[in-house]
Amino acid sequence: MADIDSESGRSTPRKRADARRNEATLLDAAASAFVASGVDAPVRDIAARAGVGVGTIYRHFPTRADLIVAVYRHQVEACAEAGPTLLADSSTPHAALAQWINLFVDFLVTKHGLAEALQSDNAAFETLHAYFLDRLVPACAQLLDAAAAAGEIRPDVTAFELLRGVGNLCIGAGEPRYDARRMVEILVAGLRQHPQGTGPR
Amino acid sequence: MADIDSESGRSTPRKRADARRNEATLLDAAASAFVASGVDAPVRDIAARAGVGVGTIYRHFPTRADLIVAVYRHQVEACAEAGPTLLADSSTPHAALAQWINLFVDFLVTKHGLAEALQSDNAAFETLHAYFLDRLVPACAQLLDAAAAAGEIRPDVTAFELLRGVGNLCIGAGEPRYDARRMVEILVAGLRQHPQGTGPR
DNA sequence: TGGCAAACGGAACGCTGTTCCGTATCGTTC
DNA sequence: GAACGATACGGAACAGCGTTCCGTTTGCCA
Repeated sequence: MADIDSESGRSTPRKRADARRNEATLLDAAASAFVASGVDAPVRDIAARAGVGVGTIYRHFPTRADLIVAVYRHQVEACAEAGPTLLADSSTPHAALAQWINLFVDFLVTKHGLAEALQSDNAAFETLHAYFLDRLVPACAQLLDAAAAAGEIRPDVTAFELLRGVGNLCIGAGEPRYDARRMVEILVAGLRQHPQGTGPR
Repeated sequence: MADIDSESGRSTPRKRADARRNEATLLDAAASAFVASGVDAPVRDIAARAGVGVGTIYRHFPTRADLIVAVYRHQVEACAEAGPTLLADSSTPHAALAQWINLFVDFLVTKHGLAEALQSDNAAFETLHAYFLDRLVPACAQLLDAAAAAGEIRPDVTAFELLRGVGNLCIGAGEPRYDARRMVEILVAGLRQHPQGTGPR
């Protein structure tokens, strides 16, 4: 853990030049392999694209999850950080929540196989799981809590559950007769609590 | 008449006794392997449980989907046939739809890995896909159409889409913090169209 | 320039699904 | 009941995957 250099680099003696070069090359290769074959692209393919041996991949990214996280880190961060902004700018918390979920869905839907990987119980994806939850659950929870506090949605759904449900609905997006976005829209609509009798005070 | 063979058996010259015995043994073995390791249980495991060679499995069930369909056929049929009954017995079409979906979810949730397999784009599962859709889409469509005709739900969702969405939400059921049944409940709630001029928006 | 730690490459291993063919068994016919 | 052809069986063999491991190369610093 915490051995990401290029930043503080305090006690870490800085990696060798070829190692840093290879890491960058691998990220590019992985990104293009993911686009071409999904996030399950064979390790050998990625290695070949990068012009390195498979051992080099495992040295830099011990599990596939590490590689996926590294490739998509920026986008996940952006999604997480969009939460507070949306909450501040939207007319209602529920609108902010819906917009934020749209961001998340747009991200997932364009990454072939990522939604599947996110729900996989394969041990290789544990880190992926952990990272996504770590970054996105708090963001989602903030929006969810705000909407619940405003009485707009039923209060018994956790951010974890909602993210997982949305992620699940994104599996198979891109197939002809299945519109993941609409399904998520319906799920979010189902969250609403219609004020009748016991309304927000 | 006097059709000893349980199959249609018209031009088919009836299989050898050992073949029929092995097929039954394999179904049992597969069923128990599926319970123990999910529907992805290794072919060799199933063969070992049945006490046969792997070749025998492939002769009887050319693809994994064929085996899965054979194991769960009865339950899928029961689910499909429950549709009209529920529609006749329930107070509203939407109630019938909700109950029917509950049946489907109960079925899926208790089959380790089945929901995942159903959404897999792996060619080996194409038959599985086809069978489930063939049996369940019409049943679902009947309920969906009735509810739509009654104005209870939004009319722009297809049975295919709904089934797929529900199936997706069942992925990962059984994990500690994710309640697939509740997510499906929310999705079904989101289907409702509230008769008061301005729907949820 | 010498030396060594870091990094590399890819052969090798284990676990999958899948195919293939020599062998065994069944059912029929004489 | 013996013989024979068709059917079915078993498991070795192959291919594709992830993962490990170690002999070799390379960058860095003294």
